[in-house]
Amino acid sequence: MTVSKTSEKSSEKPTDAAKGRKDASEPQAEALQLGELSEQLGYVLKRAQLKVFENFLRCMASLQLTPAQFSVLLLVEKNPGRNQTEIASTLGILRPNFVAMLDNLESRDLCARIRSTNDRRSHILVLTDKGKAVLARAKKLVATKHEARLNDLLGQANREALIGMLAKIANEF
Amino acid sequence: MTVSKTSEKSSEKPTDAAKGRKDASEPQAEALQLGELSEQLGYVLKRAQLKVFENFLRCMASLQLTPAQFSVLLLVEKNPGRNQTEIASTLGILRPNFVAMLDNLESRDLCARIRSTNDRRSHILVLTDKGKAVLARAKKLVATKHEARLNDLLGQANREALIGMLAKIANEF
DNA sequence: CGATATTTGGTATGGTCCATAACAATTATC
DNA sequence: GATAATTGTTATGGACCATACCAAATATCG
Repeated sequence: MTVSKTSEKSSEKPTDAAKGRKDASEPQAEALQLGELSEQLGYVLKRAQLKVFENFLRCMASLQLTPAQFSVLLLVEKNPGRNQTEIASTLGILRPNFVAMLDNLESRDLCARIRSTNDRRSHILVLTDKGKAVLARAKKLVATKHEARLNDLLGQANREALIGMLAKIANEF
Repeated sequence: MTVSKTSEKSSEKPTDAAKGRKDASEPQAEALQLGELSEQLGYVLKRAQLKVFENFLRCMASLQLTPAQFSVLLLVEKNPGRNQTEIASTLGILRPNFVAMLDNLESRDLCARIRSTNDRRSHILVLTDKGKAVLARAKKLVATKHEARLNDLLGQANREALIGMLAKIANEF
């Protein structure tokens, strides 16, 4: 379904509307017809997902947390004492790709790898104090600036219904 | 929110269930708690989107069409006589990235670039006969094998409500 | 016990998608 | 007619995803 994060630089300069040239012949380049595309589940899903991620990044700009990083911090906080493989796999991240991600979080002192005493192969993941503090602030930002927007847009009931349907798709489709 | 297309190779071998070792001590490694993650809009949106795309690709395996390619064919069919820039931008594709995509579709004889006589810079996009035929078959596959699954899962009314809400997010978020 | 298989974290690597800069040809602007 | 803007294109780099492979540690089982 395509749909990239194009910066939406439309309407930069008054190309036609302001300059009354060729008045009636070419109004404003006639927008294309989306047609059946606007009914395609995948298309609208992807577009919505991009917008949501975009907004998420803006809300978290002060904390410099991506959606993926936020989800890792959330999961580590909720499941202390787990190792990299467990955290990564439940998030759908492949272990090799999880390494650089953790390197990043660890270098920023948000979480730490601790060699397990039971199984000296595995690294137990823990949030640092700074990590906990940052996550707490992140949660507030997400709740007030991000998720709150859904309520404004859809209303509480619809918001919950939407999340529920998406979860159902994610699990049973 | 992470969430990749991991091949879900779970339950490959009967690691624990079959071999009755350490019976009650370690049941089955206790699944992690998702916690607030399952309420995060971005997380559930991304997971759903991946599942939908995955299913889309399976349904279209016989035609070898990706979601992006399908959307291009749909849009070209609905808007004949448009050039690359117009088609690409309405789909959120940057012009440079659209070139290789069109090269692919054109090499498969699904669509064609035609030099415009009005503006000899631009390429008018058209579906070939084969392209029209493939698109027609693609539409049927999507309708019967892909979109129909949503009705089975959510019901007609919920399906429409979902699409509507996603469209609203895509446009107004 | 000891040989073999499995698991864990990690590296290397390639693919795909997305984004920016730059360019030639053509057209628009003034 | 000189300058600016547009179109398709190439080149290129980044982010993300996926696979193969490796060493260390552990599990398995003869």
